Amino acid sequence: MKVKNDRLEALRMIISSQELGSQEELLTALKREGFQLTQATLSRDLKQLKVAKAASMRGNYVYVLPNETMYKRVSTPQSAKEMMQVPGFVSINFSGNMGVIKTRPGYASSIAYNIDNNHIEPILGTIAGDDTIFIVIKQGINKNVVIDALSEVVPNMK
Amino acid sequence: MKVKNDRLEALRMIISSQELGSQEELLTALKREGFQLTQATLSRDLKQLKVAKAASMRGNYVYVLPNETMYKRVSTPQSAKEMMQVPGFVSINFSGNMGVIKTRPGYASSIAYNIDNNHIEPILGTIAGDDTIFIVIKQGINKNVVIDALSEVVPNMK
DNA sequence: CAGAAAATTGTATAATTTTGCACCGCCATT
DNA sequence: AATGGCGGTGCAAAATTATACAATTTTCTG
Repeated sequence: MKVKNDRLEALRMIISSQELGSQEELLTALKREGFQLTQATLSRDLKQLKVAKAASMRGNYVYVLPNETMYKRVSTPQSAKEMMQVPGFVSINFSGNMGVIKTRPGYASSIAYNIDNNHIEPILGTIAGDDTIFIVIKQGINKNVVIDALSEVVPNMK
Repeated sequence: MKVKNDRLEALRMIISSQELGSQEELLTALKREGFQLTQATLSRDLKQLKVAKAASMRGNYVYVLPNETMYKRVSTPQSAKEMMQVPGFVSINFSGNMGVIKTRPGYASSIAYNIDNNHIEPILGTIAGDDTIFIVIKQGINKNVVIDALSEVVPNMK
């Protein structure tokens, strides 16, 4: 089962970092990473991960992670460590206790994922779309504290 | 073009209110509503609406609306009128200039859709997941004003 | 209003994805 | 050591979905 979990993990990585539109392509990507499996198994993996295939802006189909992406995500304690470098950060602005992070298209979910898994203290929760992340901040916290904390996780933040 | 827009609208309705797992089923639902089309056209409609097919909790596949659901949505002026009654509202709470609406699972997108299309004055924008909607409110607006405005669109609000 | 250009759709078919079935390997029990 | 359960897989066929093409309609423009 170690194998399978590694594979699912890799699959998530691939899906969140690339824009692939068919299982054949995903399969190729996985094999390049050293995983050996058939399209049938991949189909099952995708189902398990609840990966969705959706039309993208550019008119083609792309696999997306609805899992960590779409559903409500209140930062509950979980172990988390290694965070890959996620480029894509564009800007951050605040309005009251809300922060709005703009990212390059498609990057919002992976960045939000990082934020969540790092339990940034002053952040209550985040929700991400395709290129926008909303974050709710605790009342009475200085914006700069938040930015400092975020810069630990989000590249190019400062 | 009237026809097509109506159809897309109906399609959104159907997708947000039912759990259908194949285009055949959607097709049946649409025909029941009086629309006449083939699977091919439906496939194109789904692509245009950026509807995604994702694995649901219950182990089957379901169509979901990522369109108005996932992507950034700043309420830009657009004509909008007839808004169906959308049940599913659960609660609303505020923290600073943020509002968090909880809905029954799956209802967030359709409710947020209504909110957006009605250009509720004090609401800058919304973003919806599966059962949660985040809304950002203009600075210095009284919560009750927002609730009153929302009650125009969201059933059971008051 | 004519003619061109763009949009829409059905048909048929290609492409892609899901799934039934059988089998394998790993464990826990007997 | 045999037995039985179970998760994980491949294979191949079934099911589903996307799309090339051609026809038709609608929208634009002059």
